[in-house]
Amino acid sequence: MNQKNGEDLTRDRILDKAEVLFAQKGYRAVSVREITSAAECNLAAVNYHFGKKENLYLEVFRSRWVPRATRIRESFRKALAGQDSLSPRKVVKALAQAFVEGPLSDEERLRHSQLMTREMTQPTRAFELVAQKVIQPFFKEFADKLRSVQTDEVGQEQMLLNIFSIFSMVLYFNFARVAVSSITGREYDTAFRAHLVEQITQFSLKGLGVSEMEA
Amino acid sequence: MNQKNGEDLTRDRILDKAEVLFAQKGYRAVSVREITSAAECNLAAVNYHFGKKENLYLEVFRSRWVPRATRIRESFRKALAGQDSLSPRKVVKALAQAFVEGPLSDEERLRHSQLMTREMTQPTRAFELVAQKVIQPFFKEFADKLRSVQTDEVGQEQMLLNIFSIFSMVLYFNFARVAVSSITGREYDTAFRAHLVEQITQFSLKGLGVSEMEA
DNA sequence: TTGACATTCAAACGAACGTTTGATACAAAC
DNA sequence: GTTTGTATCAAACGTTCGTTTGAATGTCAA
Repeated sequence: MNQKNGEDLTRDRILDKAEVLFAQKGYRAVSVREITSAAECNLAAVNYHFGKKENLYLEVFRSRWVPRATRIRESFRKALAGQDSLSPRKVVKALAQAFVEGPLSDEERLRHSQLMTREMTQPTRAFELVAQKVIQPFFKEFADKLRSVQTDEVGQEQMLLNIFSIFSMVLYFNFARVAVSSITGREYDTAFRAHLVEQITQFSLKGLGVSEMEA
Repeated sequence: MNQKNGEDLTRDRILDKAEVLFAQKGYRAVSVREITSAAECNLAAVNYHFGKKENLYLEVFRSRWVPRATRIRESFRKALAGQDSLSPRKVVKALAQAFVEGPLSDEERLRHSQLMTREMTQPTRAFELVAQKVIQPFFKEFADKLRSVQTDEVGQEQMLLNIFSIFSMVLYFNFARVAVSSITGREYDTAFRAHLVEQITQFSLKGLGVSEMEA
């Protein structure tokens, strides 16, 4: 055993640094030496604690990414729990805020959506984790909330496609930060993020076919 | 010199195979040996024709990706040129169709958006090419077309954000094919793609705030 | 004090990597 | 027929990769 008060374990430092590097560069572009060097530990530590590099990648999702996704989800839930009456606008805005302004720091947000985008473009063994533990339940919760405040009936597949459409914006404005900044000429500061939340909310609301009255 | 009628040059075979592999796995995850083996040529051929691996990656964008982006753009242009009167619906649908049903084969479409997504999440030296030669001009053309048929005035930044919103859906439904299929349970066949085009078109039109009358 | 266990370490392993080299083949040019 | 330039090839280069090894260290129970 090593630590008394749970801090600064080599294992944890490795996980922290590994997540940052995997998000920035991708699995193959990050070497074990780079990780252990950043975590200030011996090269063999990765194999000692995780067996092999691939297991470390998976563990990053299990013990870092999924919990963070849960924090986002709770932020969404909390934003709605504090309301005495719900509306489509409040539900959609809560989603956009949870992802774009939410409980995470700026770097955390970028990291989170980078890792997620990676798994969506070329799924690895971590994908089933992402899909089952995060995407599926969140989509279901969001769909239920939305259905409970929407007046018109929407079929199951239609609802899914709508959520994907909203979700695509949320994801895109996070992971394509460089492109968005480069083309709009705007930094991702507090003001611009608030602007983005408003853009996603309004565009989505109209896209969902919610009239201004019932919004 | 080698070929008489321009075909089957080693250089071209390398470019073709390299693009597929880079799109599937990313730059770092593809080895020169893997490429030359797929292209059925000698290992040294990459360095002979392109100097080094990084130059090959750049050349893939220059001589394969950008031309394909141009074909998509022409497909969009052509769809509108054949009309005697334009409407927001026609403009937006032309965009969605160009990307989701368009002139490309299914594999080409996947490849194209995979490479684009890669450059957006972690830009390399190819990004300026993508941004300047493709994204910027296309955004401008689409914005102009849209403005010419829209009744209400929209500011420059608002217009950009709207286009990003539409664009995010187009991109997402292409590159996140696995996730979308996995969660909706639907294959990307002709019927589903047509469905997606309709989804993107309708959601976007409403998102843009175009009334059903003037659509 | 001893033994068992967990953790860290420097050093090395073989494999895979991008790149270079020098020989070879085969055109067209002189 | 000789020269020149392009293209391909097998082989090797030095480096970096993920992983393994065995010794050293520290901790706690017996």
